[in-house]
Amino acid sequence: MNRTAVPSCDAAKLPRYAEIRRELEHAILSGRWPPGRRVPSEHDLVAWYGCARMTVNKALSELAAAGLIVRHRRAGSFVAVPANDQSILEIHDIEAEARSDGKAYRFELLGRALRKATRADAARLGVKPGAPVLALASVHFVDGAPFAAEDRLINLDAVPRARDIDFTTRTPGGWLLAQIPWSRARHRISAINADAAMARALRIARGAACLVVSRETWQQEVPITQVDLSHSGESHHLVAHFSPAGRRRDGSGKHRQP
Amino acid sequence: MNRTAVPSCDAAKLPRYAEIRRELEHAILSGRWPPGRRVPSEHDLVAWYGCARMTVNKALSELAAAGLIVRHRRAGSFVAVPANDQSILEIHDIEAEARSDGKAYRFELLGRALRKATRADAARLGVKPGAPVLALASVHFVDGAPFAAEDRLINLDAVPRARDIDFTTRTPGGWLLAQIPWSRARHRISAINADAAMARALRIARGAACLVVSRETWQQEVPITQVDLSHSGESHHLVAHFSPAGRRRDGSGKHRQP
DNA sequence: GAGTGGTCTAGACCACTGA
DNA sequence: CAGTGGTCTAGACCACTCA
Repeated sequence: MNRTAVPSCDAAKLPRYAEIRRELEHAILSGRWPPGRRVPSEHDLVAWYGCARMTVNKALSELAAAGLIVRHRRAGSFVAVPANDQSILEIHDIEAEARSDGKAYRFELLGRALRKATRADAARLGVKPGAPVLALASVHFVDGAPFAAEDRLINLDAVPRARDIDFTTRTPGGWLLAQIPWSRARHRISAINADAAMARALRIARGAACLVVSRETWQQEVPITQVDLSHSGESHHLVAHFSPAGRRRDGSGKHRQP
Repeated sequence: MNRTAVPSCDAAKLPRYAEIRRELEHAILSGRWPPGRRVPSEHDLVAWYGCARMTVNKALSELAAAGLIVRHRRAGSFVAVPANDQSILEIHDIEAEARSDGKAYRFELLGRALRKATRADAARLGVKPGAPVLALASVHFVDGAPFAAEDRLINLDAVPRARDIDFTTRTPGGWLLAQIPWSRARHRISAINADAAMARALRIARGAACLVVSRETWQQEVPITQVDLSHSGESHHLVAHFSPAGRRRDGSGKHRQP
């Protein structure tokens, strides 16, 4: 009926279902609908948008496929609790993995600095030099042994509350994850030889191979945090499963047909 | 109408669209429908399966989302050409990346062995000891400098043609990719200190940190190949982009709602 | 022009499960 | 029981593009 209805905001050429998906997505990623919050039922959305149920179903199905919501018959749809950060890549999630294996987990904050972003900070985090950042250095221990060294920057313009959090009791990663739903992350994985400081922190030999996972996280194009996690190479590896083509990524639309 | 129609083979409880998707998927992954081959139109499939167009549309849409087919109005649907192996993880694809950067690429086969799988081979590749395997060792050069050392096993029961291929002119990865559409891959990423042989192959110092990407590839649960790619740590890193939850993976259905 | 996919409709039945 | 999502139907109009 309302083919020409005004689409609430941006006059897009999006199909109806994509428009609906975008609006819900925004409500979720902006934090307006927190994890666990109930999403309106298909029936409600049909009434709200004035379209057929299959249309809202397609929008909701895509959100479910993207992992933003979970759906259950009779119970309804709910904003998903953010997946555990590292498990996305099926990277060993330090704390959760350790605890689920019945191992002891401990976290030690080595340093905390509140500062205006240096040029190096700005490059790492993707903010402008001078922007307020929180720098944290810490070590994760599993069963008493150092497991990973963490070096993190947090964009305080995006997460001002972080300024007042006591990160000696909560891991920055865990806190951020619970606070900020992220919409995009980039991992860079590399190998380095441990320098003196890292060797000391991880209690390994100088020069031992370390696996470094650098992660930048964004919420709607705003940088949230950047973290370097360095693991002793011999005690750690990352695992990832894939199917052909996976998700289409931004710059990789390489489809062709003859 | 034919709610009870016989589903061609396995008496599954799958919904109709999933059944259709599975059949098409099998035709593609088995190689029966080679890349570029035209997929029957929605109209044809509606006639064939005797269901509504939306149902086959859902099956085809999922295949397109999974990257197995590409679809174009008027032109029809086609089996996708297999995506470039490594670009899946946005790993630097050695040859393609080098060439697209205008750099020289060269490949050198160091060793080739046809043998019955040893116990170690069997564990690496996931076949039974004694199964025929082809072992290949090689080095990839970019701009004249060694870029990665490759150590590969190929399951000859799955890819008998590999026995007769001259891998001094074609890279095993490139050949396999063109031959065998894969349905699943697992990457293991770790860091090691270069041993003497690797230091020699990559022309780096003994003990230098190396990034090792181990990849196992399956076609419908049949192991195809296993490869260890070792890169000099300082010259290489992997990059991966993610959105929340990404694709649901086999063992990671950790969704919960309150 | 005609065939294709992209989207949408206005219904329908069913399975599941919380109240 | 009643509400929810999962699936399906039998149509429809449109945009695109090849012949």
